[in-house]
Amino acid sequence: MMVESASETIRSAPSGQNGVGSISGQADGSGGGAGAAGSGGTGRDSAAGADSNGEMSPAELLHFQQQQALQVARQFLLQQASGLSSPGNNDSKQSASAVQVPVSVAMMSPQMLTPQQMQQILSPPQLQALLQQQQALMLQQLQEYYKKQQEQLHLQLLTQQQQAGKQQPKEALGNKQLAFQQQLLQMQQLQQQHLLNLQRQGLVSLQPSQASGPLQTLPQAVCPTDLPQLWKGEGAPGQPAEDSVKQEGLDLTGSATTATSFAAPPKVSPPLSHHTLPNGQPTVLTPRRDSSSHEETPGSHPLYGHGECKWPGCETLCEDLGQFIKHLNTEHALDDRSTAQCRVQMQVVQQLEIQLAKESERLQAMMAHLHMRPSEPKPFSQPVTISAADSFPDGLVHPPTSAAAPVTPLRPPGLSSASLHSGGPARRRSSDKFCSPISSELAQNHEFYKNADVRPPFTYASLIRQAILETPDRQLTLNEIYNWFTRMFAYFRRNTATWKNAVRHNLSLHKCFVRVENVKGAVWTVDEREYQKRRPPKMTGSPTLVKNMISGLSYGALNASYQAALAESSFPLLSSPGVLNPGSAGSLLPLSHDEVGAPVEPLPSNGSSSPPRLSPPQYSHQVQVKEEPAEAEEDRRPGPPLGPPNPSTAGPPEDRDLEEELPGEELS
DNA sequence: CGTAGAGTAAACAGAT
DNA sequence: GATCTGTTTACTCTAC
Repeated sequence: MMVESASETIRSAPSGQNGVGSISGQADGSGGGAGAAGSGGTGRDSAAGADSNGEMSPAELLHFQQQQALQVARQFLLQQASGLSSPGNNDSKQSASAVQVPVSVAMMSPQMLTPQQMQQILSPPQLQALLQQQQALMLQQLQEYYKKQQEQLHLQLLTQQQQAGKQQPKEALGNKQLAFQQQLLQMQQLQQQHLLNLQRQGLVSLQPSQASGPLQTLPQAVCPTDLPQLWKGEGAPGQPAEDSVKQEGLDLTGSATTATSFAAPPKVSPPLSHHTLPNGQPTVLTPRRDSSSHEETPGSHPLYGHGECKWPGCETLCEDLGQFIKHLNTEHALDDRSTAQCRVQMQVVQQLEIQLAKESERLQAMMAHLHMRPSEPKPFSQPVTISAADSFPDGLVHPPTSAAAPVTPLRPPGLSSASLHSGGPARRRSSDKFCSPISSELAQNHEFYKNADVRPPFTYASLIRQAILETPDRQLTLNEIYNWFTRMFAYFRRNTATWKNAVRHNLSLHKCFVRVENVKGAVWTVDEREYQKRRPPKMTGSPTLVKNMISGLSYGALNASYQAALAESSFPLLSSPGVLNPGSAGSLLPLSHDEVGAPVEPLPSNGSSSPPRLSPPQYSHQVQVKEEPAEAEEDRRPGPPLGPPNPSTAGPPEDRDLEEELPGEELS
C-alpha cells in the first residue's frame, strides 16, 4: 500500500551555474560599423602606400612577415625531417626536396638588413612592391613544396597500403595509415596556417584587390600564433624581432591563451566597446566569468592581464588597471588603426570558426568511419566524449556540430536560446515535437540539467518516457517518475505541485503511457508505438516541419535517434538522404546506452499505421486502459522482468487490438 | 485567423 | 481525514 511518501525535495537548486554570460560581445557592431565607414578600411589599407603617418613601418612588417615565414618553413622542415622518419619510411628524396624551401625562403629573407635599414633604403611603395613580390614568390614556392610533400605522402600511403594489403596484418596497416594521415594532416595544417598568414598580411598591408586576388582562393585557416606578429607589425613598431621569433612556430601551447580568447567570442568583450569607458573603475568593467583565462581578478579587464595591455600586438606594461585604462583610451582609441585591428580580429575569429567547422566536420567523418562501420553496428557505447566543438557551446558556425555537447555546458547545445528562459511557462518544448532523442541529449547534458536550474527543453511526455525507458524493466511507479525528475533536473526540485500535476496529467492524457497494475501497485509503461505515432502526422504533412526538425534540433540528437531508427528503416519519412546529412551523420554522438535499446525500436508496424490521422480524435481510451491491467500484466510483465522488456516487443498483438479498438484519442 | 500541441491549474474520485 | 494517485476539463500560449 502506502506508496512511500514522495519525499519532495523542495530544496532550491544549486543554481549557481546558470550564469549565461552576457552574449553581448558583438565587436561586429562597432567594429563592423566603423569598418563599414569605408574610410577606415581603405584608408588603412592604403596606409602602406600613401598614408605615411609613421605609425607603422612597412619595412618592419615586411621583416616580421619574412622572419615568420622563414621560421615556419624551418619548423616545417624540422618536423618533416623528424616526422617522416617516424613512420619508418624515411627516404632521401624528401630531405632533398625539403631543402628547397628554406633556401628559397632564406633567399627572400632580408636577414642582413634591419627593418630600419630597409626602410631607409626603400620608399614605402617600393617596400610594398617588394613585399608583394616576395609574398607571391614565397607563396608559390611553398605551394609547390607542399604539393610535392603531399604527393609523396600520398604515394607512400598508397604503397604502404598495397604492401600491407599483401602481407601485413590489418592493425599494422592501420597504424601506418594513421601515421601518414597524421603527417598529411599536419602538413595541411601548416600549409593552411602559412597561407592564411600570408593572406592576413595581405589583408592588412595590401590593397584588397591586390592581395585577395590570388590568396582568397587558397584554403584558409588560422594560426593564432601568427597574430602577434601581425599585430606587432602594425601596432608596435619598436618590438624587437626576436619576439616574433619566439612566438612563432606551431607551438600551440604557447598560443593557447590567445587561441581560446580568440575562439570564444561570447566571452571576449569587444575591444572597441571599452573605449567608452570613462575611467578605470573596476566596478564598471565587464563582469565576465571567464574562468579559462588568466585575468580572473575581480577588477580585471579583458584586455589587461599580467600587468600588460593585451591589445593585440601591444603588450605595453601598465602598473595597474587605472593606468591601463588610461593607456587604452589613449593608445587604442577609436581611430583607423584600432578599427582596422578590430576588423582583423573579427576576421581572425571568423577564420577560427571556419576552421573549427572544418575540423569538426573532419572529426565527425572520422568518427563516422571509426564507429559506424557497417560490419559492426556499434551501439554507441562510448562515454560522453568531448568533441572538438565542445569548447564552443554556442554561437559558432559549425552547423552540423551544434549538437556537440560539453560535458557540463553552460548551455546545452540542444537548447535553443529560447528554451533557456527558464522563467515563466515554457511552452513548446522542442524535443517531443521532433521526436528528439532526449536520451542522447540527456546523456550529454546530464550534469548540466542536474545542476542548473534550467528547464529542460523536453515535453513532459518525452521526459516521462525517458524516465521509464531508462529503467531495466521499463516501468515505473508514479513516485519513481517523480524521483527521476527531481534526480535528473534541478529545475524539478521546485514547483513540485505544478510539474507533478503535469506529469500525472500527461500520463493520463497520452495514450502512449500505459498504466499497468502491479503487485506492488500500479506502474507506468510506455507504448512506444503510440509514442511514435504521435509525430508522423506533422512531419508528413509539412515538409517544412522536417526541415525545421533538422535545423532546429540538436543535430547530434537527431542523428542519434534517427540513425538507429533508419537502421531499421522504420521511418520512411526520414530515410530520405536529405534528412540525414551523410557527411556529418554518425557524428559525435555518444548515444546513451539507453537510447540504443529503448526508443530505437520504432516498430515496423509504425509504417502500416502510418497514415497520420489529422482528424480530431474521438475520446475513448481511458476505458481501454483501465481494462488493460489484467491482460497487460500477463503480456507485459512475463515472469522474468528482464525478458523482453520493451513494451513494443510484447506489444504488437496487444497494440494491434488497441489500435483497432481505438481509432483515435488524444483530446487535448 | 484557425488549429493543434503543450503547459498549467483545478476539480473530482478512488485508493491507501 | 489526509494524502496519493489518476482522470478530466478548462484555459492559455505558441507555432504553424
